[in-house]
Amino acid sequence: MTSEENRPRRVIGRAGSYEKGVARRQEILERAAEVFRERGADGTSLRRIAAMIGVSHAALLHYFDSREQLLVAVYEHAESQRDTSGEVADSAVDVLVKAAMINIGVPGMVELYTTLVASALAAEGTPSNEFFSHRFARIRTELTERFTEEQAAGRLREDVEPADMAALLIAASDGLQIQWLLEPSVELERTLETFSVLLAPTS
Amino acid sequence: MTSEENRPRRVIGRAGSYEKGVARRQEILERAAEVFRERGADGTSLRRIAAMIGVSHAALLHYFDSREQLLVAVYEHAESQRDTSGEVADSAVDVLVKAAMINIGVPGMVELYTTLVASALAAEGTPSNEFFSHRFARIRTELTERFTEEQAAGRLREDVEPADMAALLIAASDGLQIQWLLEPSVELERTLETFSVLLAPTS
DNA sequence: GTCTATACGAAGATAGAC
DNA sequence: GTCTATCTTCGTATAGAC
Repeated sequence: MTSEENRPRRVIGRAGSYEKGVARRQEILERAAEVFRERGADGTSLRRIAAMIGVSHAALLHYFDSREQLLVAVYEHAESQRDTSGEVADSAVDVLVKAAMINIGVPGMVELYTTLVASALAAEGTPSNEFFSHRFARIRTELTERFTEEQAAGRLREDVEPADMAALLIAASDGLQIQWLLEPSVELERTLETFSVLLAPTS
Repeated sequence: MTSEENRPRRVIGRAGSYEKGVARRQEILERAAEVFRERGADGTSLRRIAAMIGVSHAALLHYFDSREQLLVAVYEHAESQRDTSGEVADSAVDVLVKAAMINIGVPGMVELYTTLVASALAAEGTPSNEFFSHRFARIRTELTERFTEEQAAGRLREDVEPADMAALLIAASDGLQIQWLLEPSVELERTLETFSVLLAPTS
């Protein structure tokens, strides 16, 4: 639920190096994202997405091996779009807070995320498993580096492990978004920001 | 993913006040839980569970209104069993750490939990939505009370909101269990316990 | 109350024609 | 590259036996 980098993208699904295929692929991802925004990840079948684009559901499977792969691609695409790729000046906590606030503003995003994480837990080697294993690992690494720097700069307390705090912060952000969706009285932003207080150096 | 109380249980699904029905209902829940342990929440259709018990899949719908309701009941049943209902002496953090460690030891449990949370996000009024909304609210309340007590006793720093910390701790526990399943090198226990350090009074 | 049999519609996936 | 047709499995609903 956080940042994506702007290096050459690893494409999920068939390459589709030809112009029409590439354009079609983009269109599918964007129309599919629309369907999710309006109807959630549940009522969103291949057939429904296909109907909304005006093709048969089999056509979608020409670009993606399976429904799951399409869902992962949609999530990745949506995430990569809405992300100014993290002002370097911000603290680790601030980066996550901003990402979370944007995230809960997009209807269906947390639901899609949670759905895919659930299927990632089901079996190894599946598209969602591969994607989220790598995603978690990458974000943990990024945050660990930030925390390590902050510790060196005296902006983070010394008695915690940067790697542990990275995993903890991601977990807290993910979990709080879910709780907020189920009960908006949960103070997502304030709570996440409290993390800064907890992590402040013990002077 | 935490504690359940031992008050008279609210039964999900039909009451089944007759002896045979009650026993059957129990058997269904336990056999269904087995299927989840072995095959995960994905390949687990009503028909498969029914076949494993030796009944028709329609029979399951005599006890539960829908597949989703059955899943919720299975989760609730499994959770209520493995839970000595939280040594009162423990700190709030310790309670969650213990629950989390037990949880990740049961195959399929986190997957079932995450699957149901995902469907809880999909629509209001569904069985999973009702269950998890109440569950989160209940656990937050329990933890908030504990934190408030700890603050009064001088065992918790003063500059945080007990209610915020309750939501944060639950979120961290849920999220870390997921990350641990995808990457066991994530130090679930140590990381969660670090929370105690973060929350210690600023002396 | 408990359960089987059966039917329906929707879903993901595949094969093969164009 | 896209379609139609088809297969299998699924959740759900109903009718009716015991």
